Amino acid sequence: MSDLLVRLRGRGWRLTAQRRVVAEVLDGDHVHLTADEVHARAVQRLPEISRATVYNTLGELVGLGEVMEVATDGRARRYDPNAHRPHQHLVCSGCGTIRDVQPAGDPLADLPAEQRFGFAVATAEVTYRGICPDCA
Amino acid sequence: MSDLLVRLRGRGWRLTAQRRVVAEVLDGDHVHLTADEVHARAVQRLPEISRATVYNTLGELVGLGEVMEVATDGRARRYDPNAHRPHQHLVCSGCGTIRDVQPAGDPLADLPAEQRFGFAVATAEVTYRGICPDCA
DNA sequence: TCCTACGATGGACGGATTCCAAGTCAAGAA
DNA sequence: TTCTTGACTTGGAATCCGTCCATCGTAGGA
Repeated sequence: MSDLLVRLRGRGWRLTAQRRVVAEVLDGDHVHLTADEVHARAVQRLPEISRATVYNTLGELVGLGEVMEVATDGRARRYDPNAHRPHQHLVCSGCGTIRDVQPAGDPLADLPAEQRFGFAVATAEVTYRGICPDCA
Repeated sequence: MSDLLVRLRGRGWRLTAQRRVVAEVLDGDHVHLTADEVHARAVQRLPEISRATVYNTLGELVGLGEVMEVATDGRARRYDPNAHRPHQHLVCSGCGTIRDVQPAGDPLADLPAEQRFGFAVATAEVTYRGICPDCA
């Protein structure tokens, strides 16, 4: 994730302790934290960091394409640092665990022209739902 | 949608003016209203109807499988009366308009076994995003 | 027509997110 | 190194979405 900080600086980001901590917290695979969870972990490293800053930073990272927003339920949004490799999500209906998955083929290709209603279609997000081994 | 009311009565539903109005408001194709929008339209026909009743009724319709809940963004849930024909959604990134679409093939089939992590996968929801003709 | 259990009401509540005015500080200039 | 300034952070208020609850009303069977 240190590449990220370098990349952000290259884009004119002011490198603050708060932003560094948020970026560190989001490091890893299959990470899908809510803003509150990011804040809770950030506070461990930087006790004064405010929730507003966490929201601001997450929003900026999303705007820059460095982090994906995931809305798998009607509740809190989750943030996924795995934004550079295309992937979809598999969600457990029991416990809510999320895994990154890579389906075969391109879901975009499955939408025929006559089903596009003149839209310029850019992306396809797939959410698979099922029961995970722990909940079964 | 009159079938719906008949069906619901068959399931032991008490048929109140409020429930009838909510069902009427949800009639049509490509309808994806938020609970608040449903309430606003219901009030036109039945001024005393409360938000709580709209939420209750929508929740019941979802539980009965007569209406689908759609979460295309991290904001308000939307309610889709087209629950009996399987379909996916195409969302305009500009104005938020939603169309029901039917991709070719079954998205579930695209998830290979080794990408299922032991989950019993049951459903796949696809959200296509792009720019609609009006916003282009 | 009467009863009563189910449904409706609206106001309080709670979680998630955004907004805002005031204070702070990273980083380039001197 | 110090200065300067505009970008960043802060915390609390505000907003939006949804749920809960005690009370009142009524659909539909007896």
